[in-house]
Amino acid sequence: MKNIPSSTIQDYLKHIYALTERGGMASTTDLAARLGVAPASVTGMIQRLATATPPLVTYRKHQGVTLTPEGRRAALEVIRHHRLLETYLVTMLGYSWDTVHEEACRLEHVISEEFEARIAAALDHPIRDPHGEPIPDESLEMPADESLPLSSLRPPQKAVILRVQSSDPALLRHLESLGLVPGAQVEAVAHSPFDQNLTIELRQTAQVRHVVGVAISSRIYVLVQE
Amino acid sequence: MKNIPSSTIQDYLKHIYALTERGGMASTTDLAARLGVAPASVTGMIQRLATATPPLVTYRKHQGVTLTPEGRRAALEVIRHHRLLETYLVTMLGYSWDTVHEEACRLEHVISEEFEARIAAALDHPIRDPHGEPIPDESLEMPADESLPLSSLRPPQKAVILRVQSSDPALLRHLESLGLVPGAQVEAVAHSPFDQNLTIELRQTAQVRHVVGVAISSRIYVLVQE
DNA sequence: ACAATAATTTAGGATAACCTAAATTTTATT
DNA sequence: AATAAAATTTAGGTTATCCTAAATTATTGT
Repeated sequence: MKNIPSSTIQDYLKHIYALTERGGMASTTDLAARLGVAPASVTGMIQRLATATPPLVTYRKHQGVTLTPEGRRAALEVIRHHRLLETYLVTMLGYSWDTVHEEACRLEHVISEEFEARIAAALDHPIRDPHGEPIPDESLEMPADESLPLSSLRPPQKAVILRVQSSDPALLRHLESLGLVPGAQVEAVAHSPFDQNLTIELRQTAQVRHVVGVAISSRIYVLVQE
Repeated sequence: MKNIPSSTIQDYLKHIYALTERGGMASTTDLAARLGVAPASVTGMIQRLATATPPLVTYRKHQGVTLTPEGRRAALEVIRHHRLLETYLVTMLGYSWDTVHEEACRLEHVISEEFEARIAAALDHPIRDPHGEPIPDESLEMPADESLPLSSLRPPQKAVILRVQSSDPALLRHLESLGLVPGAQVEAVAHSPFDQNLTIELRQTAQVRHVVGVAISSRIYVLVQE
């Protein structure tokens, strides 16, 4: 019953989860791009996952894939490992938030349930990782997340940054230098309907303004206030 | 130049190091037994390692293998990972000494040099792991070890246990229950030349005596006193 | 309805790491 | 020198994972 999926399969499931998190199906091309393999390889793997026992994905040709309950469980297990590890690396070992992803990606596949439990306890059972991503609890229940993309914020709305969805070290360092990190308070002061640029003003840090494009604003999730 | 060897190769090198640590060569059968594979598989792998660029082992048919300087470096790198990890798991995460081996065996192949450096620093650069095994330093220099097997102790010699060479959880738990752990002071009080049984008396712990066979005494290394 | 895009199939390969059984060769023992 | 033990070779096979190019099919947008 409890076959442990290979690291590669775990990666597939992780990415399918990310692509279907807010509903819908994951497409072959999107998956191929994320995984850095050819679309044909994705089709092949998806067919294996769909015909495995138990099936880990639901697959309809040309429609894309979603996770079955079993696939979802396996995905959440890896995601929990990954996010706990990132949190541990930053909190206990002094890593910076832009360097943890790679390390966590390698460790997530090999740590035991005991290791998971011990670092969770050492961190006092955190519910968000250093990027603000929610961490599923021991029974793989994902904490509620009401956040919306910053790109949907319009003047004069105010919001708090909840999560930053990126594993690119360069982007993360850039965001940090701008002060766009979880917890930061922002207010939309202008929006350009042509290029979708959004001008935001940071609270706290003495009225700093930034103009951000969709490449950035769509990766930052915020909690709109009042 | 710096091809990172696969996990399997790292395991081979680790075991060749252990078998040749005190001189001599490692035999195909011994390696096969340690690795849990068929002798034919070992022959095949050894030939690959010997003809790799750079060669990782020196191999003469029917004579066995030793490590080349490059192979030794690679072996010590994994061993440093393994022993630092064991130390970290016990000291920082509350693992018991009999459960760390398995976890360290999986992690040792995937941690980065940064991770290695950070846990080494967090532990204040330890030179022995929880079993007393020496940990190579950052430049892979192995600390000197003057220890001798407990099996060579004869009445009325006294000694301190330095290292316990075993990864078997059951044996480790047994030794712990007997008080035969690194730091314990022992005195040989009798030796049977027929079955090689050794009777030892533990200091400190109020005169406890144990009779140990070679299976145990050859795995415990001590520093003989006066 | 048609073209463009996306997805799939087909067919062939590659790599790393193992396995087996049987035959052979080398080395060590008596 | 003969035998036993250890090691090697040979000749097959497996599994998991990935790749390519070319042809085909399905879906979507206009």
